[in-house]
Amino acid sequence: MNKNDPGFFEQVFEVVKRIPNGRVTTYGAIARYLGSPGSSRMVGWAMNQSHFSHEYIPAHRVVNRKGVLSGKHHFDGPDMMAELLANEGIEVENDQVIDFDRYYWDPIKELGL
DNA sequence: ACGTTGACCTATA
DNA sequence: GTATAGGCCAACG
Repeated sequence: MNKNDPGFFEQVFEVVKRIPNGRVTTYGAIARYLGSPGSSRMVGWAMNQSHFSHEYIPAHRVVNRKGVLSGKHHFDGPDMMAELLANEGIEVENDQVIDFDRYYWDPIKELGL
């Protein structure tokens, strides 16, 4: 219960910060990596707090299972998320990642358990 | 301590 | 294939 107490948020931040450039992952994948496959929604909440975090959290690299930029509206601008992804070479159209399967980065598969 | 919320996911119709 | 409903768990007010 010290100040280093790693809550769900901290764990999510650690994983999100580990996402390579030009790659994207899903909330469920992160939740599953943390051992809570049903806490996919909590990951989204953690992203919400990411704006308050002093660390850089590439939340734009986190999308839903369909590859849709579900949280684009939470960014500074309406299309800020798409711009950031496009800046990393990820093709985004109609608020959806093209070839999402190609850019998909699974923490469990990459980082392992 | 309780009720609501939330950037989701899966299942069923 | 699209639409709707339910579940899920942790943080917030």
